[in-house]
Amino acid sequence: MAGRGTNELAVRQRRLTPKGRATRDRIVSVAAQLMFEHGVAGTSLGDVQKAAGVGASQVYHYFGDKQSLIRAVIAYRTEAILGTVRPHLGRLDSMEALRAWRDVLVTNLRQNNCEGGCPLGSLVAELAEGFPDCRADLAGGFDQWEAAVRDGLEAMYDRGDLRRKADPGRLAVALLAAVEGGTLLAQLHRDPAPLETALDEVLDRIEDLRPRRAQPRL
Amino acid sequence: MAGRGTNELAVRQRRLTPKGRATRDRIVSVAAQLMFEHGVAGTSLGDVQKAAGVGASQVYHYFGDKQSLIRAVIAYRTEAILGTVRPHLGRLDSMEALRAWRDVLVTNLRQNNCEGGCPLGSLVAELAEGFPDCRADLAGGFDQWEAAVRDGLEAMYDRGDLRRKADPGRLAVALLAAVEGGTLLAQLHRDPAPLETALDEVLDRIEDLRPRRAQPRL
DNA sequence: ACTTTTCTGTATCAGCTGCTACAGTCTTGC
DNA sequence: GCAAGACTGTAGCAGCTGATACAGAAAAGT
Repeated sequence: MAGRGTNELAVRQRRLTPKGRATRDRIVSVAAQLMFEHGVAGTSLGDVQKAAGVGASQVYHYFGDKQSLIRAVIAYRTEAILGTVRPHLGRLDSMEALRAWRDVLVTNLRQNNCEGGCPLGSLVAELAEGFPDCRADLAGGFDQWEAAVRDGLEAMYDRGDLRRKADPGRLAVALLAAVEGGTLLAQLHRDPAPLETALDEVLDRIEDLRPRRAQPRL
Repeated sequence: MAGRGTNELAVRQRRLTPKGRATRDRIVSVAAQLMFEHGVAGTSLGDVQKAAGVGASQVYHYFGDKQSLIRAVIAYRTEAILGTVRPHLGRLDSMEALRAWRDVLVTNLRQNNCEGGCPLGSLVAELAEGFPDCRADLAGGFDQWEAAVRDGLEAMYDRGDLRRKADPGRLAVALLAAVEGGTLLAQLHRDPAPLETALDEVLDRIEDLRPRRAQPRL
């Protein structure tokens, strides 16, 4: 949609041999991991080549540019995030599902020893200025993420689990902000507590927005 | 306190001539601005030298290292943030003060066209991995920021403006997370709305935590 | 006055970065 | 089978980066 600057020729291969696709995927996966661990700026293409066991020519065969590789990593991370939020927990259309989602986020962060922060969010601060195309990609990814969360809240709203004055769209934004801000603080302090707190406070607010007369449960 | 790794010799000058201090301050200020606009990785020492109108030797005279300069920038940004939150608005010990603070944050962001994000928070994602000393500095800065916010909320709590079940410490963390997460989303979308929404939702929650019978005002 | 220290300008370096050229090998399609 | 094209290995380059060396100018201390 918005300005795909780099040469489409090198990025959109005519055909991809199974072997070729495997190599391409390996490069993206390795690059994503390295950029998560050491940041984008801290990851050189040489590092990627070494870790993926490929030569320089391969990287430039599948991605014409370093920016193209970064954008592939963004797409990779976006897909992973959406895969976590969408089918894994069903839809986020109940307090139980929201709390379970919270636990997944906290557990993921803890498994990484609170290093690296949010796989998608940490890219924003590093790429938003100076990489406009990447910023657009990231914005698209976050839009989808936000939409997935909003869908669940709207389902709750339509079902009558939220008061009329509640605004699912605004709550979704607040929830996403809590995820990103909480993760940033957790990464900073190497302690998942800030993420837990930030999420719980927003979730408590959502819970307080349930109708006064509790819904009868099945 | 925690491991000041770099050589103290070059950082802590014996004495600083007025002229020297002016030059040093100019380097820090210019570096902070450039790093805010283009990111830390996107700001070379050559850029700083050119923009500050100094030679290479000056930078290494006042800062032995690029990391030392970065840490000076962190201290500079921390002081600026605390200066904004502490005396400028009095203390954040009322809903009015909190709402006014919200407006200041939004206005600041809008004045930058939502570019650069949070002057302190954007450094976290870029420096947390690979620059442990910088991460420690940033953690200290955020601790002070959090403490300032918590102080205001505790004052409200002690005054009876918040219910017993409210936890000022947790609310302060949630508020800070909303600032950082909201700013990140605003930077991403080049639109201050996410920050407004994230902050308002948390502030609404705080407002809902006031005692049921409204306090009489002076 | 004059020694010491701080401050500044210029030149330069070694190392890494992204990127390219080119030749060679493996697969595919027919 | 056999071209065409996809895939891979090696070598190397131009540009920038952080960092250093060194000598001269300015100021401070006494």
